[in-house]
Amino acid sequence: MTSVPSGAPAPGAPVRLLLADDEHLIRGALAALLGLEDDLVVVAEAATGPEALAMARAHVPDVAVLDLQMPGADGVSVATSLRGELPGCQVLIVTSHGRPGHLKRALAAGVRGFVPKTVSAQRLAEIIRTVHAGNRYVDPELAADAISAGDSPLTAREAEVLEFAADGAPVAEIAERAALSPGTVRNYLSSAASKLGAENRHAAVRLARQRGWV
Amino acid sequence: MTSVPSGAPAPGAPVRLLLADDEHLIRGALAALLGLEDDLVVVAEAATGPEALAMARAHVPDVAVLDLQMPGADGVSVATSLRGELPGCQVLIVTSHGRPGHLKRALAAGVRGFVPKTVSAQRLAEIIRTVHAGNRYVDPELAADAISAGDSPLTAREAEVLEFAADGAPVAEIAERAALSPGTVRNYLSSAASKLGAENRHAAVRLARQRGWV
DNA sequence: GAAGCCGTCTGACATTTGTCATGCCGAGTG
DNA sequence: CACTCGGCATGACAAATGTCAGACGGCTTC
Repeated sequence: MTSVPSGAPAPGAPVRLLLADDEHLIRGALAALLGLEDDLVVVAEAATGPEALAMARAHVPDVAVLDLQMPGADGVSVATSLRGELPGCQVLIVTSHGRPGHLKRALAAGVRGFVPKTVSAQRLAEIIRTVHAGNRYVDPELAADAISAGDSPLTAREAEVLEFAADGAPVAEIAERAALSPGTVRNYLSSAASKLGAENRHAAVRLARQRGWV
Repeated sequence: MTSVPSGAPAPGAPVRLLLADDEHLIRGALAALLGLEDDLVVVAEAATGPEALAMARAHVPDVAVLDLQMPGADGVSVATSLRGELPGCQVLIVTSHGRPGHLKRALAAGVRGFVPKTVSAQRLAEIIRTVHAGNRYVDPELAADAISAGDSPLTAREAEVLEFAADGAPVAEIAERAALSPGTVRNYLSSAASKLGAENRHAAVRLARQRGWV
């Protein structure tokens, strides 16, 4: 659907890749498949966020392919760190569950590409070339979701309190953790729920999670 | 750690595999890697539960490698169907999020292998051979989790009501859906929460989900 | 077959939660 | 400056929820 420049890669300079994903099966398989492409070479692999950062520092890849959810630190925070330390390294995020909010945060962190794991390896290779060339690529379906979901209507406090409520804690506990009066907490929860069109705070938490707003 | 019989495969009869996973990236990569093994051949791929079933009927594989979470029908229900229709086909479940309850349900459905996606492709190939030989293989760590989590202490009704409560619906709605009095619903939720050591039903839902009991 | 246990179900009561009216403060606007 | 608007905060009231004691039937156990 999207046009990807299939320009000939510089023969003497293959694109150097960092692969980070906690699922060994996927990471290894991906490394093998991408390695088959003449113009791509996997120079480092990592299974956690911190490991990915360390590997990036050590090997200075051209493109970092990061899973969104990893132990330690997620793809977006790794991308933020990389942005500062290695400006020449482009970041591409790959994810199983594409939530609209994540895409937004990722782009804000300077990520150049965002794709679901439902793409084929062939397609991923093309996208890696696109990103390496300095262009952006965002999966059309995820982009559409993000646009239709829009921005979070929640204020800072509302989001904070909603997050504390995420594990089903009673209001009294939330109030203590947020250093607020119980009444205020109820108010925020109530307003957040009505903004999200939810019946109660628990449904609100579910919706906010779905849209990546917490 | 676990001994896997490395017996020579029958040269003329490679193990015929069905691969089912909704993530194209992983499925394709896996197919490529497993195809490199001399004694394994991927004869069919599927992206959804129903598709996996149809493919299995058409190609009659020796081993079906199924993702636990797929659109349409999950790996366990596919396994149950296969068990009846193709008794000669052994089922191996692969998953990202290993919940204790899932493992138990899978084994009850006649699944012969259960592994997380953190294993290497090499290791997966060995496990496929183990399963094809008629043996079982369960990831030691997942097995330990399952044992420590134990069986669900919830009665049938408690689990049912808890499931209805999963999306944060008010009690009145749950009562209607379950054809019970609101008072009874509250009672079940309360008893389920206390059995799980949760403060309220929402925390109970979280815990039950974590342990794979709903 | 009587006793005891477990799962199912119900209504009454106390607690928690959601809703509302209200006040305070800082930013932007005329 | 005066005004308005939106975010932050609170307490009072009404509704939903959690807790409790108890009734009924099926099952095992002695």
